[in-house]
Amino acid sequence: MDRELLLLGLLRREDMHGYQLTEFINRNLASCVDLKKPTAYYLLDKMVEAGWITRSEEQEGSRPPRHVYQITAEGEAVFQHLLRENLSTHHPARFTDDIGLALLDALSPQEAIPLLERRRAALAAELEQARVIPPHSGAWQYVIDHLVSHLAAELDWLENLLRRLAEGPPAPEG
Amino acid sequence: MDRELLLLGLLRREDMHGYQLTEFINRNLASCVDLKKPTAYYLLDKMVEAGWITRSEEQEGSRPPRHVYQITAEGEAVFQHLLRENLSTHHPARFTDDIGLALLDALSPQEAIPLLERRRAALAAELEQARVIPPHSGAWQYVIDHLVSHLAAELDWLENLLRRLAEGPPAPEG
DNA sequence: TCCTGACTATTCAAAACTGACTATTCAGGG
DNA sequence: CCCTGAATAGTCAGTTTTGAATAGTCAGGA
Repeated sequence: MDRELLLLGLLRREDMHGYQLTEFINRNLASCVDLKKPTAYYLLDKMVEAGWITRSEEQEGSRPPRHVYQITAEGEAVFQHLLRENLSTHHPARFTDDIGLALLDALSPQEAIPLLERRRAALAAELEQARVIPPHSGAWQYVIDHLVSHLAAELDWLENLLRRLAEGPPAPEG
Repeated sequence: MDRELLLLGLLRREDMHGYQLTEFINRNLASCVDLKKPTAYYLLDKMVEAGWITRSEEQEGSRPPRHVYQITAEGEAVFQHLLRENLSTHHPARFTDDIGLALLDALSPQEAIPLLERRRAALAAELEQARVIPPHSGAWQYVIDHLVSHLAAELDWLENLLRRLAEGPPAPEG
């Protein structure tokens, strides 16, 4: 329900059409949400069916008509509910992408270290970039801060891992 | 490709059947991978088709026959490739579930604080639990350490946010 | 004026995923 | 011996997601 929450949150600020919604999200919130265009249209359709939003055609000049969405009273109620639920619960993060770490023992440290070095470089670059993002106004900033703090933690952890690997294999000593 | 990598990584240690694979993953790696049973069978089917693994029937006593999977030479090559790729690239984490943060300005601090307090409590509990997990042997430990470091960062960040909210709204001063 | 590449806006067929279900074995109590 | 609940093992119908395609507009250059 998190993407629905986001779409409702944007539509309650102002009416928007589908393309505008996805562009906005992918430009401003790419760091925390990945919402493909077809998925957005799919969700919007479902929300129309559920009565949370309505769709109307907007003709502008000679352009093909666009579908503009607006939130309903019921949608606003759902938004209020979803937002409270979302804020009050902790969603355990999943790190599926990092599963390679569990299989690290398939490689020797000599092989693993250069690979992880490359990862460290990419991560450091992303962190630097995230820190440079100009301070947005209001709540957007929370999302960036949040991201930055996780990237920093990841970098710390990775550097620590590299140190441990360099020091030698975790031989079971007795 | 991350779940394929994991399945290959397990199968190259020993032959396993479908149920065994999903149980193992859900018991030991639930903190970083969410792999539903039907998805696992789906992926295994595809990997058989691709020639990465083979399937054979195993009859044991009066039990219904089980499908046992074993990795092929091609599968081992794919594993080696995927592991190197996975380790060497940084996969930007997504925090879709935390999207409520971007919409925090829909609530007054007075309303938001108790909600976030509940989240803080749940998060702190999970962190404590993760820290208590008995040290696994070998590489499994990396996955736990990784999780712990992110949970700790999340808690820090959340407590910082709560402090900022309590101090007052981020009024634009000039 | 016609062409090209970029942007706007959406759709669709195919792929991927999951909730709910089926079916069997086994251990223990009555 | 029969019943029940838990564990094992897997399947399937329906939902969700996505890569790729469609189709129009617009700006600028040749």
